[in-house]
Amino acid sequence: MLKIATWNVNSIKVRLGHVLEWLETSEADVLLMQETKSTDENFPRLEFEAAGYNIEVHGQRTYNGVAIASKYPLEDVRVGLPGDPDDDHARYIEARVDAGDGGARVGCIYLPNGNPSDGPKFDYKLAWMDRLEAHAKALMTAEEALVLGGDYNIIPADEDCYDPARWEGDALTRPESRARFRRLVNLGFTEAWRALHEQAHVYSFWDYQAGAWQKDNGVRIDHLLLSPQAADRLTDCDIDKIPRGRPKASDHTPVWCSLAA
DNA sequence: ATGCCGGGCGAAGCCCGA
Repeated sequence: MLKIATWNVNSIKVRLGHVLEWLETSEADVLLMQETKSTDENFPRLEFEAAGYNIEVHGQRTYNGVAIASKYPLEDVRVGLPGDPDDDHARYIEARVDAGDGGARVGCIYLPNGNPSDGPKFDYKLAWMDRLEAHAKALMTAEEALVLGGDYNIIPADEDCYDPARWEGDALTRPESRARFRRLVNLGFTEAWRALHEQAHVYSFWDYQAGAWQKDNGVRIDHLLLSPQAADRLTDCDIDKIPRGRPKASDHTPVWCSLAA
């Protein structure tokens, strides 16, 4: 069994205690983290290693930053999304989790928000998604267990947000964004949570403002996409809302899936 | 409500997030 989770931690410095505690209680084997807001030098590697995790990071000062923690060795680590040498945002890292036949390749994604749309940020989001599709297509040719998890900043369907009217025209729901997300999934991926759950209005992010958490005004934007070889092994997937309710919480909460060995 | 909160940076107030 391989338990893989994704969590936009919104600063690893502030959230380190929450993350280490969640790793202990969830017993996740692999955690994909986004918005670490930490340089490689400042990342609290020793704390993860002391907790029994290998750690690989792609950091950046102030913004973005992604990292992979894994109980199993991480091999063949690749940093940055191919396709644009001028892109200096730290939004992608991937590695192979060496757990023998029960292993998998994992990609950790912090997809650009893209607001305001239209504008340069929206253009960057769409271009980044085009690059992600190209990279995912290349990865798919390996025909191995692959999990592309992260903060996709995409609300896949209206039922994945609390108020579709409020989100109309937003970069998270724009037809151009959703079409690209569908194109990605249609390469052969299974969106793990939706594959196992039919409920509407289940979320992974709640804004800090306006009592969004208390009113359950959220959106489901953190996703785990599984290649056919990973989907064959999918036994369970869920969103753990507990961390979001804690004091000094990230505005996102962990999403996890379990793959049979 | 295209920023009400929260984090980074850096030491006041702006940039950014979704």
